[in-house]
Amino acid sequence: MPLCSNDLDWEERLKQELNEAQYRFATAEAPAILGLAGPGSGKTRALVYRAAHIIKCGVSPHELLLLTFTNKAAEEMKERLHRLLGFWPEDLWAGTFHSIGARLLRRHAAHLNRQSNFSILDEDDSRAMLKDLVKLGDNERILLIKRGLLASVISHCRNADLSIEDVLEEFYPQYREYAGLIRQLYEQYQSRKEAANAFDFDDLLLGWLELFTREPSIRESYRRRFKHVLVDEFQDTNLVQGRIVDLFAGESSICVVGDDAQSIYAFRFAEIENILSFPKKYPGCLVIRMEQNYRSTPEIVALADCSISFNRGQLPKKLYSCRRSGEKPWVVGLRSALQEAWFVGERIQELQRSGIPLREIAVLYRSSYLATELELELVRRGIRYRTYGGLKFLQKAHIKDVLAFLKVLCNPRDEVAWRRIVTMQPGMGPAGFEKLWSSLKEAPDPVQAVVRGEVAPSRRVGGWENLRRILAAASSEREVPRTIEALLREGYQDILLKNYPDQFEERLRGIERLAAYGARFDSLEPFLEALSLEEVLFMEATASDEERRESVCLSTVHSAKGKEWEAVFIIGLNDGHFPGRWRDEAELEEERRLFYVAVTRTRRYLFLITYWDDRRAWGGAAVGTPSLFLRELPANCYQIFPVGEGYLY
DNA sequence: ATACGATTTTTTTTT
DNA sequence: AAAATCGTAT
Repeated sequence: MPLCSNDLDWEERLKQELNEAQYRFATAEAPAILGLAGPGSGKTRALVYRAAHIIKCGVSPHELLLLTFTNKAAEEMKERLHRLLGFWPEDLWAGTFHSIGARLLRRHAAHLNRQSNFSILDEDDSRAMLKDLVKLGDNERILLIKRGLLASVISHCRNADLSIEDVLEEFYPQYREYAGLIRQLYEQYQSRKEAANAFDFDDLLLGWLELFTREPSIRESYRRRFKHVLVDEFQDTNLVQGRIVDLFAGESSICVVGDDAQSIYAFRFAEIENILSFPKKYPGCLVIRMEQNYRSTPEIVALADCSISFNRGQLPKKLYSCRRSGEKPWVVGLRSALQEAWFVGERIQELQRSGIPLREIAVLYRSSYLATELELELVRRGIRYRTYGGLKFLQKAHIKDVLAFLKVLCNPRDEVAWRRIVTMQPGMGPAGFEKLWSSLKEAPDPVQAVVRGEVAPSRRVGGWENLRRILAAASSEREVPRTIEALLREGYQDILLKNYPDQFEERLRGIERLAAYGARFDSLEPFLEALSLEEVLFMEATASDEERRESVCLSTVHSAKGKEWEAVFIIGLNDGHFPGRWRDEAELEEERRLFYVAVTRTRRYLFLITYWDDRRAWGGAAVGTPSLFLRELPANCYQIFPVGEGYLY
């Protein structure tokens, strides 16, 4: 039974602009709906139309919850919704699970022993905290463990709902004896975060779940509010996210779309079962398949289909292209990564000459290091490009420094941030900080305590005065850009100059860019939250005019999800690069799905590139093997690019 | 206790 | 090639 709107024009429009499956999807009325959609089938489009339709039927945007994989996707959906509706869906909650979780937790922080100005710890922050805990106790033994492992074990337990013993047993059997120790550290970690008024990424999801489980009245109020919960990219949700969705069942109508063949986030504990068993879990679930591909030529679709068919654990599914035939994908065998760069540069210019604009061209790769030679080549040729994925702007030391100051101002209990801004001062080391922290953490207003000199290190240290001045100046500013200016002026600029004499100018510009972005926020709190949850939006919002110009897209396959281009190059197709190292069949199949995602970004022209002189492998030159994903393909789904002799061999 | 230089290790992918 | 870690001098 379809949802009903009284707007006949709208009904007409739906019928015209959607195919039969999409139309059913957009208008269906059921407690649960699963859209199983192949790449290029317009699933996001169908989801947007559904949201629009629901609103056209008289439901307020306020009563919709739209969960997407990135905040950028959420922005884009809102924009499309705006175009369909003719008005901006003001109160619509749309965002990632993490950002919606953060929003909820800010509102109800007290239930989880936090204040609403809590900090969000990124991965580096939580690792730093854990590392510190290990050092603090008599935990020498655990220092033997490979670093970063502690954090991943804990995260794995929490996201997959496994015990520490289970995770160790299954994934790190060599460390099984440490289970007790790890449990202890985990508990300490939890209480430290509480003391620091901070959540890590996992907490944003688990806290949401806990809030709804422990406080039925809060849960009910949101269940009543959100009449419709819509989730995109459902194949990449993990167990916790799946449970969050479950909590809305019954009261709300739940509608999810996804494609099991595009599940590429197992390393973040994505749970493919979420989508596979969705129909079983929700009685009365309506399953709608969308297998019509509007994006790619039949040749591209054929190659993608063929590749994915080597995955044994994949539900069989056939895509149908409805575009007119094009050229077969090219497989290009070159000598080295350098020539690969040269080749891609050459081709891009040729495509340009044949009328394809730069924005319609993308180069995709498994991991960011594969693009280094290419970047140099593009610069040399003056081809404008932009990179996505593998961004580390916010990871850079100077940016983290500035953010640490802001975090302290926003949440004065943030131990990790305090440690950073104290130990960056000359003369202050870890031991000095520990001493200081014991009194600092007791202070009712730590920032003012420092400014007023109520807390100070036992012996005179030059850097301390510096810190005091910075905090005094920065804490008296209200606007974000002025706060950043103040802390630069009063001392951080000197530190920057001292630490990075060569790159001072460049790093300063980075900080100025950060400050410029701050202008659009009312206060530190939303600014910091936006930064910790969505770096891409920041990068785009602050791109210079130069960068905004039309450009080629260089992207990891992961960040290319959901996008499409007329011409696509997939580079580094060698064993060890793409697929990277894999341990078992399951990991290999995930790599193959990644390849599938990459291929299906293409509308028309596809180049698959491999090389045999592979000196990128660390530890000296090696003979590169063309990717398994190329070797296994039957020769009739591609053509070999004729490589000239002179320069290319 | 800190700073600085020597040595070692490390490479996915992202909220 | 760059960053984390270690060792030694101040």
